[in-house]
Amino acid sequence: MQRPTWGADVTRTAVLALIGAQGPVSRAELARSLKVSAALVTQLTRQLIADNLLEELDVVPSAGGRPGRLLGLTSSAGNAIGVKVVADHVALVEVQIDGSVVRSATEQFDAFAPDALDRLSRIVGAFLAGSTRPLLGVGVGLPGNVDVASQGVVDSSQLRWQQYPVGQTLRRDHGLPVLVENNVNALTMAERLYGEGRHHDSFLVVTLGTGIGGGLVADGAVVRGASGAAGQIGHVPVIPGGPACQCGNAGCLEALIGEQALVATARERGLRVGGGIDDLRALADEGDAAARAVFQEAGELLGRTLAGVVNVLDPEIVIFLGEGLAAWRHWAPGFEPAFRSGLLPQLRGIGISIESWQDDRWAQGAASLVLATPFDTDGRSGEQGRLVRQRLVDQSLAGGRP
Amino acid sequence: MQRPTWGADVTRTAVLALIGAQGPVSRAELARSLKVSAALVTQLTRQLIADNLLEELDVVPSAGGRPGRLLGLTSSAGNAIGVKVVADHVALVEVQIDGSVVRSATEQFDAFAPDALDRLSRIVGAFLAGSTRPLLGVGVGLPGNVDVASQGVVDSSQLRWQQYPVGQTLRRDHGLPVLVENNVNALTMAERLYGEGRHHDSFLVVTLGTGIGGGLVADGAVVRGASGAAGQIGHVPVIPGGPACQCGNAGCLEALIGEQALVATARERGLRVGGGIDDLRALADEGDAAARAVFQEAGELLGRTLAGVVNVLDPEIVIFLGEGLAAWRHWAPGFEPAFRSGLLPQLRGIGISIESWQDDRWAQGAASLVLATPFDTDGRSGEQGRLVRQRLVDQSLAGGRP
DNA sequence: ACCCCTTTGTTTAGGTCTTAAGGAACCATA
DNA sequence: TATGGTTCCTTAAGACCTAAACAAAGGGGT
Repeated sequence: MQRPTWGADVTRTAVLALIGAQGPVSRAELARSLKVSAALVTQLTRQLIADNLLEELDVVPSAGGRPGRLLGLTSSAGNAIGVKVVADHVALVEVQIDGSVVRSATEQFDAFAPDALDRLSRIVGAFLAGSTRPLLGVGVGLPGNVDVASQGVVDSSQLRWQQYPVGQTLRRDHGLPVLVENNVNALTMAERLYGEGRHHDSFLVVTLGTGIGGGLVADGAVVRGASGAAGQIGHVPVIPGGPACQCGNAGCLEALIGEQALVATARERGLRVGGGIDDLRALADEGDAAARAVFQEAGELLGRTLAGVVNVLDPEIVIFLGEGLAAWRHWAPGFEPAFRSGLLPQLRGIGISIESWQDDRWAQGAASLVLATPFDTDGRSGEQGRLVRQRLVDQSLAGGRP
Repeated sequence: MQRPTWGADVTRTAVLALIGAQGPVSRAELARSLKVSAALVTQLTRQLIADNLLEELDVVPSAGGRPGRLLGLTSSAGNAIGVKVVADHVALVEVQIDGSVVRSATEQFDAFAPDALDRLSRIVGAFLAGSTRPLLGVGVGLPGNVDVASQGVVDSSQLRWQQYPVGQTLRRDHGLPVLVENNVNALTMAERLYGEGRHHDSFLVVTLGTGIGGGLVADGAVVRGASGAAGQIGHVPVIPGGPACQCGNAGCLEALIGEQALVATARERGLRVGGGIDDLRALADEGDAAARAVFQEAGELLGRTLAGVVNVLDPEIVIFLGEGLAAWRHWAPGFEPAFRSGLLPQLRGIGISIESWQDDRWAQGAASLVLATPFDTDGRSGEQGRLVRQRLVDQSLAGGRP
């Protein structure tokens, strides 16, 4: 029952992530930022220093009391690969142990092809070959349901995959630990480790892209739900008997304000949006009132629905992510009033964070599966976690002192 | 970060609760039921036996292997008082350490009176005087926001209380530990400990009564949310610009299918429901089609809204509780299809549990605040928890061997 | 009788985290 | 100079939990 959620042992990874993101930091600062006792930081950093992942650096000028000793990353231990799979392409990144991206690529892909899995494996293999550093493992994020991250058997209606042994195949072909997860869960994990979510113990992640996704963090841990499907904000029923949704139901939020729905609405209203959502955004950018109205109405719907979710979950903050944010300024006029007015009065002050979006973010999320794993000592990520750990130790011993 | 949620240490209490509810049980059975390692059960039961709360009984006939030793409650250690406060009355119960109710009472009350708090205290005092057993403490459940259970400062629009020092007052007057919580959270805790929720690690509690309430349990712990307000299912916005709700917003679920709303709707349709919801239910029971339609439509709305919540949270099961369940068979025809059809296909098999309702259930929930507390050794319930613990130890030492 | 199997329960070692208490290093001011 | 206040960090003790190994107590088949 102790921290039974998916989410590995966030704390040690969070130490590395914080140092990676903010540069060298003192132990005291670490304890404050991570909302963890100073004693624990002492213990963890001792281990990390012993493992050659951290090193003591300068002393900080002192601010009234004893000066702190800065801790910095050695960051020579190994990188991780993140893979994002969607229907028509694959994005890959190589990240350092602190979560920063050092290399990325995008490859065409056809998920519907009969040999999709083999092709995916080849694409991953080619990317792996380009790495100059020792690798800890591969994280894969994709739209769909994953049994358990450590196994990696995938069901995805979006990719038309049924019981695809993604994890097994990649492991076999490349001899690296492989962790597979739903893409939004992976992204939520990354957000918790490296993003705005670092500063909050419970938050809601909303992704605006082709679809509408959501991730939940409560008490510091990613909530997977009973069947690993928590967070499906896009499939909250909004309009009874509304347009059909991919999921098989009708009137889901996603069926109303997903990319396709927006474009369809625009087309109905006589707008020229042959090129899809980008055209619609371009029109709105140019000041086209009808285009703006499409976004604004979508914003209202999103705001009202999200208000309900927030009323139920009472998170500290809501974080928006995704490609769709490029048009956020057109959503906002509809979203803000609808959202605030739907919130319970005492929640009305809740913060929202629109994170700037880089396209490799999804893949970075996948990589964080690997980066979170080495420290999951309870084996919640199973055999694959043990392997990642093994590789990490090997390499920090080998690469540390010559 | 270790089990940071509200919710005390469920495990030890759960041991007592299970034994209380199911009678004597072997250690191995405990471990299985509570999904906890056998080693832990050994440790916990050793402590509980040492504390004179449990005792070893007979041996079970054996089923192929070594026979188990049954553990039973001594249940002489002390009782707890649960108090449920609503606008016009107060319900009180005395429960044993296993959660079973031994005594109950209901008193008239006027929460709007200027001296409401003193009167509440007198009511509690009179009930306390009727107890023949040593008491561990008092738990209070009420509709509204509570800062922290251990402090007990209450804001409640429903009771028109602002910053009422409920905990402090009762403590001062009666010299007992007092824990105060939102009523639905308290009920959810009781459900987790003594109800259907024992068997599930994540579930949703929905209360149907004057209002519509909700409680969340994820990974075994009650989710309070960032500001202690999680679970407000009743205030999910459903119809934009709909009828005004107590909370200040418009079109909330509760404003549409709360008791008052149902009665109002019935009245609009010419039904004679002067006596309120009971009349409406009586009509429906008699077969009045219009009355049934009111319930059925409400069921549809509830079903659709709840489907959204379930899609987002992915709980194992949904548990319904509350006075309103008396009319459930009239809700069900509307609820079931709307609920199932709003669920994501893979969640469609989710279980729902309609728990039979006893009116002292709310108060029992409040009492479970106290019963959960003695084992909250990390002091999450603060000073009051320490006091309850103290009393428990004192009495098990004093009352144990004569 | 004997041996193997199953189930129950305990021990041990270990990991994660916390509070409490105190030592270490620096500042300011009397 | 020394005295106290800060801030940083560590030590020590202990709660909660688990996996693994083992001990204990019964079957049943040969």
